Amino acid sequence: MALKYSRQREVIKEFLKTRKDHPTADTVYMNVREQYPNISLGTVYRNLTLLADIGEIQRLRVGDSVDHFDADVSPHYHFVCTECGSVIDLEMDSIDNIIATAGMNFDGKITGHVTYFHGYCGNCHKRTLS
Amino acid sequence: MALKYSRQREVIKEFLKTRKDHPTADTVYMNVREQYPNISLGTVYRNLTLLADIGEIQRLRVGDSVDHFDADVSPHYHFVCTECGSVIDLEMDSIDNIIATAGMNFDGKITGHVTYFHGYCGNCHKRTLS
DNA sequence: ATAAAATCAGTAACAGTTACTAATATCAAA
DNA sequence: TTTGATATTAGTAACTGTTACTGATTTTAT
Repeated sequence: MALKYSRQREVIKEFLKTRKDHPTADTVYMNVREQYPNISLGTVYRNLTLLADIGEIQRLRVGDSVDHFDADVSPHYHFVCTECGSVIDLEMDSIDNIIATAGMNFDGKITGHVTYFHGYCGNCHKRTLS
Repeated sequence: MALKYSRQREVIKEFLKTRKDHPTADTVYMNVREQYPNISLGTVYRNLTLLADIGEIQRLRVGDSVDHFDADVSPHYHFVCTECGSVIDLEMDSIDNIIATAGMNFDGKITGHVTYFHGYCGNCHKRTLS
């Protein structure tokens, strides 16, 4: 199962790099199709999964029952707007120390955590004030 | 849309109270069916959603693409075992202060966060050591 | 060039969940 | 205590996001 080059995989990865809004598989499909009209949705799913497995992209699960994908694999946190559903990068200090807090009274081994924040994004916040 | 009593809803809620392992809708269905043989899976889903909406139970999304449900609506955190998939309550201090950390450089309004931890549960940890 | 194997497009299947329907249960008011 | 409006139900069909299967096509080492 050595990896072979695939134009489709490359296009998918390149597209993801141009986006900071963490698109879903379907969004990737619709956009990539403009450059590559007869790509298959299955190919998009397969390659997103593969890329995530080898660590070149990140799969995001933010509770809306759709997977989002992120070309930025550096550790960072996300915000999800409860109004418009947009997923936004947060610039914040690491909170990895919460793992220690969580492990205090736990008899297993905690290796990581998933955290995302929610509320009103900048736009929706402004809108609800007016 | 005033709420009317429903035996089925009551049974579902009571069953959930007896469990600390955060069962899925399907698990609820299979168990409740023993006391209430011809309850419908749709009824289970509808009532779990309703109970969650009115705040009597909690819907848990821990990244395994299946919803879990918890009769304990007090704020607390969960651990998910990457080996066996079990979902376990954590006894730990509040980490709500991370909201302030997250809001430092954010122009919207953060109202809450979702956090769960993962790793090896007590049993699986022991097993991997031997 | 060849050939083994990874990848593909297209499509069917799958899992979890939600929506629809006609029948039934609840419950306030007569 | 009947009535009647309406919430709820069982059963099932439909929907959504995702994965698996197929035979055809690409890639790539030899």
